[in-house]
Amino acid sequence: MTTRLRRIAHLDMDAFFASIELLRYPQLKGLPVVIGGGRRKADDALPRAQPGQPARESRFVPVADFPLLKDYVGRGVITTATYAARQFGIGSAMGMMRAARLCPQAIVLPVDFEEVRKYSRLFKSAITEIAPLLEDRGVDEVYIDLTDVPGGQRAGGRVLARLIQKAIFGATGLTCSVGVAPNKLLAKMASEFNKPNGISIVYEADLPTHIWPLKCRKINGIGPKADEKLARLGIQTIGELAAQDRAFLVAHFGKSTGAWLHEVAWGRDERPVVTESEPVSMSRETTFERDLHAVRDKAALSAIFTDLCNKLGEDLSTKGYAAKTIGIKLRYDDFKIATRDQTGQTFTADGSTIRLLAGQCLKRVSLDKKLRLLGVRASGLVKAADVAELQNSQQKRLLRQCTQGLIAIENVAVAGVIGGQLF
DNA sequence: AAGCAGAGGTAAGGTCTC
DNA sequence: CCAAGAGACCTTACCTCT
Repeated sequence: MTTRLRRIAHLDMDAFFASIELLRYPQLKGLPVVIGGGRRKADDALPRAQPGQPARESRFVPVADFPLLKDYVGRGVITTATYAARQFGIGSAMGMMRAARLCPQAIVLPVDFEEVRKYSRLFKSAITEIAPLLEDRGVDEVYIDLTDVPGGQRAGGRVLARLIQKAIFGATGLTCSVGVAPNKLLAKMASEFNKPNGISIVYEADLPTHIWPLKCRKINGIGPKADEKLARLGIQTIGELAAQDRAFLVAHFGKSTGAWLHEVAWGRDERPVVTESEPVSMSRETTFERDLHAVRDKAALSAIFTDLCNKLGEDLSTKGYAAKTIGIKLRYDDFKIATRDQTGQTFTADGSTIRLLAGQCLKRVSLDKKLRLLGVRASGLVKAADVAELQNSQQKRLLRQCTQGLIAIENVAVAGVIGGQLF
C-alpha cells in the first residue's frame, strides 16, 4: 500500500502571444518582437505588400517590411515580448513609449485574438487528453491535478509533465513551463523556476531551500501594495514572513489576510483544482485617444458610451447571461478612478436598458475633470434561461411581503410592474 | 418594545492577476 | 515621463429581513 501524494501542476505557455506570431513569421526568430499596442487597428501594424505587388505568404515577408517600435504612435502597453526583446528590459504591461526608448528597433505586432484563442483551445485539449482535471486560468495558463492520473506520481510528476509538454508541442509547436508541487500555490511558484520550456518539481520538504529565500512578491496574491507594506515591517522574503507570529500578521493585515499570509508562507494551500465556473461579471472599457471633457466632448463621449453599452449587451446575449446590476467606471486624467453601480428591478441583456441604468450611474459622478477611460460593467449575472423562474420567485416574495404588510404601498406598484413585464 | 445576531443585498473603493 | 482591458475577489459601510 503506497501513499498517494497530492500532485498539482501549474503550466504556463512561454511568451504565448509572441510565440504564436513567430509560428506565422518564422523569419523573426531571434529578433526583438513585442506584441501589443492598445487601440491600434490590427491592419495598421501588419506588414504590407508593396503597391503593385501580389500579397505575399506571411513567411516570405521581408523583415524590413515590419513596423518598428520607434515609429509607434498611441497609448498602448506591451502584452508580451519575445525573449530577445526582454534582453532590452522590455516586459509585459510596460508603456509602448518607454519600451520604444529601450529598444527602438524592436518589431511591433498587434494581438490577433482569434489566433490566440485557437492556440489556447489547442494546448488545453492536448492536456485534457492526458489529464482531465484542468482549471482554466486564462488564455495561456492552467492548473492540472495529476494526483490520480496514471503515472502522475512517477518522479514527483516529472514524467507526466514531460509527456504533457511533448503533447502540447506536437499539437501547437509551442513550448511551456511546468511546475509540479503539493498544491496550487507552490506549483505556481515552481513553474517560474525553469523558464522557458522547463520543468520544476517541488516537494513539501523543499520549502526552506526553494521557497523561503524568495521575495514575498513571488507569492501569487501579494502584489505591489502588500509587498510595500511587508517591506515597511522589515519583511522581504517568504522565510521572514514564515517567521512572524500569526497574531502579528493578523494585527497588521486583518483577520483574513493576516492568516492567509501565514499559511502561504508555510506553503499551505488546500484549494482544489476547479474545472468549471460561472462568470461573476462582464465588462467593456476603453481608453480614449486623447482625454475627453464631459461638456466639451459630449457628443464623442456619448457615442462611445452607447457603443460600450451595446457591446456589453451583445456579450451578455452571446454568452447567454442577463445582469441585475449595471455599473460604470471612469478614469480621470489624473488616473483617479470612480465607479458607480445601479441595480435594476429586472435582469437585462439589452443594450438600451443597460444604457439607461448606466446613464443613471453617470449622473452620480463628478464630471469636472477630463476623462481618460470609460467602462460599463454588468454583475449579478444569471443564465438567461433561468431569468423567468427567478423573476417569478422574486414577484412571489414581494407579494407575500405585501400581504404581510411588511413593505410600503409604493412597492406594491413595483411588484405589479414586474408582473406586468413578465406576464 | 427594544435590542441583538446573522444572513444577505447594495454600493464604493481597492488590490491583484494575466 | 509612462501606466490596456477584463475579470475575480476583498473590505468597509450601511440597510433590510428574519
